Amino acid sequence: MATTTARQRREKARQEFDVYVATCPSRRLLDAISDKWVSLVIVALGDGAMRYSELATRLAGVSQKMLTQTLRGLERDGMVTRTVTASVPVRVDYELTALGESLRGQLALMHVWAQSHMAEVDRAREVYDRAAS
Amino acid sequence: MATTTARQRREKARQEFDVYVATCPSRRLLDAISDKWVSLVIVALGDGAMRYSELATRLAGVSQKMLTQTLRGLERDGMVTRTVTASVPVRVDYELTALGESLRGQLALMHVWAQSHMAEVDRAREVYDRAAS
DNA sequence: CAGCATCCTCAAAGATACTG
DNA sequence: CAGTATCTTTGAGGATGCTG
Repeated sequence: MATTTARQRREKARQEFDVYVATCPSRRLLDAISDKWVSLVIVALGDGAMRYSELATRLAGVSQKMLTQTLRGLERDGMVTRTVTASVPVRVDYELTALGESLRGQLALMHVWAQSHMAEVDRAREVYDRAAS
Repeated sequence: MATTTARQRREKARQEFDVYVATCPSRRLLDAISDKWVSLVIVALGDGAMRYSELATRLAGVSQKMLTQTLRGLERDGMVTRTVTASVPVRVDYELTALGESLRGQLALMHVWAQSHMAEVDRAREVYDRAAS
């Protein structure tokens, strides 16, 4: 036996690693904000509470499905509140919580870093791509 | 005529938005670090230069393809240097550049935020999930 | 040892149609 | 207005085999 040893060992390693990764708070933060629309919604809501339709307009190109999915996720994570006004037609407002505001601050920090370093990344890419030709 | 107006308008909006998103430095930073392995490689290399095989061991579960792809991307972006020692067998070392170290600092900031806020996210999720049942 | 080339799978994102 | 339900698509990521 021990035929699939190498493979099994790798699979086990992968599983253990996945567990580690799944519990690591940083990884979970990264997973949370790396969704295509999450950061955009957070930033948009930084200007204040907003209706579903307003968000859909500001995030031009987002599908209803993705917008709803993103908002549900953020609501679940305690980043936004969802307020339904039972008028006709219905009105739903979304607003950042304190936690959401905090995350927005974190995103702002990343923005600062990006502003001052992405140009250097561009330069590196140019050099790299030129050398490849 | 004007049959697909709504659709075309949406498509145009999406394109414009995509352009905006593609040029936004923050978005590009997010895209860069949200790759599954990028942050893990950066953190691992924080302990000093490392060989390809050492990285493969530390990042248990990463496939050769993804590790190579990730390293190439980081090299292209000027985050790591790749040094080939033409011995037999070959030896390849990877090391963070100053830019890479800077990014590592940024990741460390995110780590701090995650450490102090992810517990709150967990609580929010519990409440949300309980209400849903 | 450190990859590259190829094939394949599956999950996430989008399109579309319908509704309280 | 603010969604839900369903179907389809696409491409990132993994498995595998080969090589300088």
